[in-house]
Order: sequence, then structure tokens, then C-alpha cells
Amino acid sequence: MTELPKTYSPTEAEEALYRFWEENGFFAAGAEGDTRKTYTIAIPPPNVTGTLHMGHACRTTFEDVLTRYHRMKGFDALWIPGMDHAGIATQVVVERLLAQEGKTRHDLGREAFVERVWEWKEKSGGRILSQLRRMGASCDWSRERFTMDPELSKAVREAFVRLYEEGLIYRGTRLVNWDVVSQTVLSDLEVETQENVQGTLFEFAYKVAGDDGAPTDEELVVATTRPETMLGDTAVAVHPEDPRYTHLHGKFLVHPFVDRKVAIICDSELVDMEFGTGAVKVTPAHDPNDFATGKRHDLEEINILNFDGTLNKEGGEFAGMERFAARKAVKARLDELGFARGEKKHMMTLPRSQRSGSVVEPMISTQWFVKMEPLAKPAIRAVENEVVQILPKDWEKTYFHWLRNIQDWCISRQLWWGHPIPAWYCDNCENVIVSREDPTGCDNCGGGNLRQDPDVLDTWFSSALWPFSTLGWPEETPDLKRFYPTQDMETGYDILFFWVARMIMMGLHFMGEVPFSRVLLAGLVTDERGEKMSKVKGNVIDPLDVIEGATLDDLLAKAQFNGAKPNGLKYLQKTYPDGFASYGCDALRMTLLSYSPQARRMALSLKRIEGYRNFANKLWNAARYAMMKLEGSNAKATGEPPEVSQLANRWILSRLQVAIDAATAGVEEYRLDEASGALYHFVWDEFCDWYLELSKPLMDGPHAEETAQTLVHTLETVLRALHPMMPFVTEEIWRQVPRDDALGTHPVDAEKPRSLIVARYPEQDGRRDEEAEQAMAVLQEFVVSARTIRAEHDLPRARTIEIHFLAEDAKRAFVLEGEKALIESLAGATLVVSDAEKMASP
RNA sequence: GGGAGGAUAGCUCAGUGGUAGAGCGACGCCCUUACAAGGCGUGGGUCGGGGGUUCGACCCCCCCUCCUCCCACCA
Repeated sequence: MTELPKTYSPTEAEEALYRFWEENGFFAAGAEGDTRKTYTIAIPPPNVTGTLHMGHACRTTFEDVLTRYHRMKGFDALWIPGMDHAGIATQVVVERLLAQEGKTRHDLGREAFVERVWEWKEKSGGRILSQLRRMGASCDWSRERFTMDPELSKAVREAFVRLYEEGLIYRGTRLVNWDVVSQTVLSDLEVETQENVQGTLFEFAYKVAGDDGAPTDEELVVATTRPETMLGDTAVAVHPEDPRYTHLHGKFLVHPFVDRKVAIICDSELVDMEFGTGAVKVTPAHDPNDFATGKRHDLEEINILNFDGTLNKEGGEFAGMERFAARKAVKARLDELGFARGEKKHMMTLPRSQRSGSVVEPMISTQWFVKMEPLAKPAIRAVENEVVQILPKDWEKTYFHWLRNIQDWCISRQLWWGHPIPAWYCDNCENVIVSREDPTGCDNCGGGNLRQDPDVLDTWFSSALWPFSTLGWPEETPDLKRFYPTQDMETGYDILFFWVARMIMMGLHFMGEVPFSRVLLAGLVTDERGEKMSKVKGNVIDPLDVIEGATLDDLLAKAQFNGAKPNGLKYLQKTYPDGFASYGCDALRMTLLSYSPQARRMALSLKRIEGYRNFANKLWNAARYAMMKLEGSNAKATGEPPEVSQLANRWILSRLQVAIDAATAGVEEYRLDEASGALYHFVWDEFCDWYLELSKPLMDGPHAEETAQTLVHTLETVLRALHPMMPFVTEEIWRQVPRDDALGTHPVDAEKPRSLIVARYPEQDGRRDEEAEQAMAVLQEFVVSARTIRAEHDLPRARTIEIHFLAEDAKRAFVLEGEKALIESLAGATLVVSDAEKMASP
């Protein structure tokens, strides 16, 4: 055996090991003739434009642990990798790049712009894939997919057409959420509400019109937080039973800026008599409540906004102004005309676009929708019947709540990057053609002038099909047959609605079967203060920096490039004055695994990563010790525990079993924190702190052989148990461990080089040696108290002390007497045991 | 307005109807040939507040206070 360095250097080993696994095809699943049970995870596809962040590192680690564990358990384990085209997110990024050249997408035109996005995708996507590899992800790269691959695009089109034919996709004119910056409609989910915004409730008066239509002295005072919307007012509503306004029923108001009669209507649904003046201005085209009111009273819907958020011609003298400028101007004019009636501070919530952050405007528009209720019902049942299990279970309630109150899903987007909507409109007649093949003419009037719908689909539409589109659907491929349904879907709780619920609905609808049997939800990775990582805050930790190390200057430069504010840079400087050491991938993985899956936040701390880096080193050194002791011995690991007589050996074999049981149970129950914790404590607190010390005297005595066997067996077994979590350091060590060559490798891998990645995961056999554990507890208790005495009396190690011990019962005395040599060696004391009863008797 | 989760050691968090745990930090000793990225030892919490159920509650029930998040159209 060659000399191993005292300190484990992860970065050198990791890349070579990954290459070894990949080149030898260890990640590939679905080999010909493989009849094993399958275990499949479809990766939550990262956005193609992003870089790998801690959230991805977390996903990757969890999924890789599950994949590797099942592979070692003898499953044909498949982890399907891939990426998402991420419609709006990607388009925004590329537009930003164009802006740096002083161009907009309109300068390029649609075709050239999309071309440009594809170029960017090639560049950016490659980086993500290499980052996943660097995390140790054991994905089957031969099955890598992209949501806009031709096959997956075909799946999207098939799904759209089928839903349309079934009446589940329709085109409708509704009040939708408009993002004036991205200039597209958004689904309800893409609108986030900003709470507790200090707003102003502005009150102004409409003059009541006389019989001749001219303003009288009488007025009706209304309030609004968006004064500019009054340009689209077509009514003012009062409560039918409000005595203050009975005399106004049926009358009209004079609009001060535009030539329009504003009706006074009675509506008990919209109006709360107690609130404000009890009179509500009604803007059907720009407010959801008002829209509904408008429908009830057949009011005119007047759109006052252009797509870019400026006022259109309906704005009269304010036309062309930006919406917020118009707000000020309208207020000022009302004030000038003497219609203003004061203003109050008002706490409100603001709807903002998830992507652009701009305030969302409700606008009337014709869009494509998916009718959700019929799809939601089976998805609710699937979870109720536990055909799909959601872990942690708390999330089930959230899932049910959303699905039971589900609204139709707006799936069209006014973007250029995405799946085109397969709908054509005939110029001659009103016909709409939705079809699998591009139509050549109108199937209604025979006209040849067809225009394809210019919109694209919401990026989540293709994501919803991911678990089966990646396997070849709608074709009946062998992969689809073999691997669908998948087993686990592991992702963040933040996309439970966006993605998970929709996959369940679409899987049930198109495949007739749920797409996965478990949903495993994890929390969000935050910085150590518990704050969300954001580029502006400068607190983003790049997983690769943690793995490979980075100087403070590196970190600052990167943060600055990403647009961190001065405060963010200061935080960085203060928190990481020395940058990051190269902790290695295993350390990062163990850290991420150590957080409870119930935690909604995982506050990542560098100290914790350091602790696991130290753990890897501890394991490394334990192995070094073992190798040293095994030199010249015939001992080798066989996968079967040796027959042993010595207490220490019996004890560690029993404790090993306990650790394996805990690790196995932990992984099965998706308590990776408990699984990793059990192995961590076994290795450090039991194997290293006690067993290795106990083995030292034993290795010099008559029981050296069984001790060597125990040592190598325990080490080799724990490496197998730990491998899914710390794949690199375990494989690196495993290569050096003397063992039976055939140990645990499945026939499928017989032709390949030996590798821990396909070794058998240790079995739970429940073999405990209670007697040895109890006896060992006595021994440990004694050794600890002897050490305490030594420490408290400041007795140097060199000095041997004599300890008289009064055994409380014969059993303890027996243990102490029997293991005298070991105890004396560990405690550094001479032991004199006296039997309590003997002492008591004369 | 509805819903969910949380409040445990200085910090970050696990946890169980029966005398409280981890990691990091603190304190003291130790360069003992596997490991100073280490070893050995020590200290530290009336488990947010109040009430109830129980032989017994940090854990179950009720109320209160304070955080976090999600959903929702109050002008």
C-alpha cells in the first residue's frame, strides 16, 4: 500500500472519480435485458440561462442520494437530466444582453431574436450541465432532454391539441394580468403580492348631471388608490339600501375629462355601505371586481392603457403619459378643477410580476386558457388516496386548498421564446384551426390565408408534461413503458402549484397514471442570517466556490459583476474575510443533507460545511489507520461480518448494524438528515473515538486476526452505507480497502471495473448484540470517569494512576475485570476492582 | 380576510407522554505515530406566556403574545 497523505484533498480526487464513473457507463440505466425493478427520478429541469445556485445544489444532492441508494439497492436506477427553456426568464436575460448593445428584440425581429436565444442557450446550458457533474450527479446523460427538443415540442403540441379537442383548452376574453415591462399576460401564479405598501386613498367628486346633462351642484364622492383609472370609469355604484343615495338612483354623473355619461348603479355585491363614502367608482376594464360588476350591469368596458403602460387615446388630455405620471396628472387636474376631496394614508397590497417586478395591470384581453376543474379533481383524489404521497405531509393541505379553489390557467404568452401555439386563424371567415400538422388552408371556407397565433405557451405547460415527455410520449417507447410512472419527485415547495400539481394533473390525464408516487419537498436555501440569497444583496453563495474554494477578492468581484449593492459587498467582506477554502463536494452535500426536510429555510453556514469537510478528513484518517494496521494481514472485507469473540469487536459490529438500520430507514422515509446523521455519529463517535482506540491493544494481542477482520469489515461496510451521500471520498478510500473482488456487484456491471457506485448497499439484518452493548456501556462509563478524574486533578498523561473501583453489582465487576487491559489502556490507569458485597462483608 | 408553519443551550436547529439533544461557539488540559481539519474533559436551557387533561407535559387540548410564509378582488 502506498503512503496516503495525512490530509484528504477533495478537489484533486473528485473530478477524476466522476470521469471514471461516467466513462464506464455507471450512470446509464435501461440496459438491454435488464429486468430489475426500476427506480426513476426526473430532474426538476434547471432554467437553461441560469447558473447553478444553492437551491440546485440542494436538489442535486437529494436526488443523487436517492438515485445512488437505489442503484446500490439493486434497482435499475434512472435519473433523467435536462433543462427548461424557461420562456419569460430566458427572454428577459437575452433582452438584457441586447440592451447592452443598445438594441431591443424588435430591432432584430422575431426570427433573428429567437436564433439569438438559441445561441445563448447552447452556451449557458453547457455550463449548467458541467456544474451538475461537478456536484456528483449520477444522471443518465444519454437521456438528457430539453423542453424545446423536437420530441418534447411534439409532446407539447399533442397535449395542446388533445386538450383543445376535449374542450379543456379554450380561447376567452377575460380580465388578465398584464406585465407592462415584459409586455405579456401572466398567469395568476406569476403575480406576487407585495404586502403592506403605504398607499394613498384619494377622494374626489363626480358632479351629478341634471336633466339637460349639465353638471349640477350635487356630487358623489368616490375614493381610489389609482386615480388614473377614473378615465375608464363607466359607472359609480352605491348600495341599493343606502338611504344617502336613494334619490340618485337612475341618475348620471358628468365625467370631468372625457365626453361620457357615467351611470349611477345599485350593486349590493360590490358596495360595502360602511366603507369610505359608500360610493364606488367602477372601471370594468381595469379591476377584477369592477369587471364582474360591469358584466352584471352590462357596462361599457373602456381600456385606457397601451401594452407598454402608457395611456391610450381613451385617456383624453392624458393620452400618451406613462401610467404613474398620469396618476399624478389626473390628481393635479382634479384638484385644480376643485373636485379633489382630500386623501388618506392607506395600507394596501400591490400585485407585482414575478419576473419583471413591475406592478401588474388588470387588462381585458383574449387569451388561451386551460379549464382546470376537471383536471384538478382526479389530482385531488390521487393524493387523498395516497397514490401520491406528499412529504412532509403538512404540504398536503396546501395542495388541496389550491386545487379545490383552482382557477382556469392562462397559458398564452406574448413572448417570442417558447412553444408556438398550434392555432391558426382564417382571414376570410372566423374559423380557428388547432391541429397537429400545420394546416395549408381553412377547413371551413377553403381560404388559403391563414395566420398562426403569434403567442407562445407558458413555460410551465411543457414542464407539466416532463415526467412522460422525457420518456418519449406520445410515442409508445420502450423507455416510457419501462420507466413510467417514476417513483420520486424531489423539488422545492415554492413550485408545488407551478409544477408539481400540474404534473400530477397532466400525468393522470394523458397517461392515466400518476407521474410519481412520492413528492419530496425541501426548503429554500438561505444565507446564514436566514435571508433569501439574492444577487443584489450579494449573499449568493455559488456551490462551486464552496467546493473548489474562492478568495474574498473572487467573491467580491463576482458579487459586483452580478449587481450587488454596497451593503451586500460589505456583508460579504464581514462574513467571509478569508473567502472559502476548497471544502469539496462531499462536504457540501453532507451539509445540505443535514437540514431537516421540514425546515422551510436552510440557513447555510460556512462553519457547518467546514465541519463536514473535517468529517471527510476524519474518515480518511480512520482509513489510513486501518490500512496501516491491515498491512501484512490477510484480512479482507467479504460483505459478511466475521465471527468474533472480543467485546470491542462484538460491540462495533452491533453498533454498525444500528447505524445501517438508521441510515436505511432514514433514506426510505426521506429523512436524509437522520440517515446522514446516524452514519456521521457512528463513524466519528463510535468507530473513531472508541473502536479504533480499542483496536490498538487488540491488534497487538492474540485476537489480532478477528480484530483485523472486524476493522476491515466495519470500514468497508460504512463506506458502502455512506457512498450515496459522500460518493467521492468513499470511493477513493474503497479502492484501497482489501476486499473480495466480487463483493456485491450486480451481473449487469460484471464487465465493468469494480466501483463502489454499484456495490451492494449494506443490508439491514437486525442483528444486535445487546449483551456486548451493555458491557461496553459499563466500560465506557468507567473510562470516562477515570478521564474526568485525571482532568479535574490535572494529572499528566505520563503519570499512571491507580483507581479503586467499587462495583455495584457482580455483572459490572465482571465486565471491568474481564476488560481490564482495554480499560487500563484507554483510561491510562491501573484498575483495582473490588466487589461491593465482598467489601461489605467482614 | 382565510390558511399553514414556527417560538427549545450564546448562535443555527433536531427531538420524545416519563430525569432535555446535535453542530458551531465558550472554558480548561493535551503536538498520545490515523487525524491539531485532531484528542480528552467541563460548563450552559424553569423547552415564548397563561390555563387545562394526566400519576406525570417540552410533547396532547384551549387562550394569549411575537415572528415567517402561502392564498385571497375590498374601493
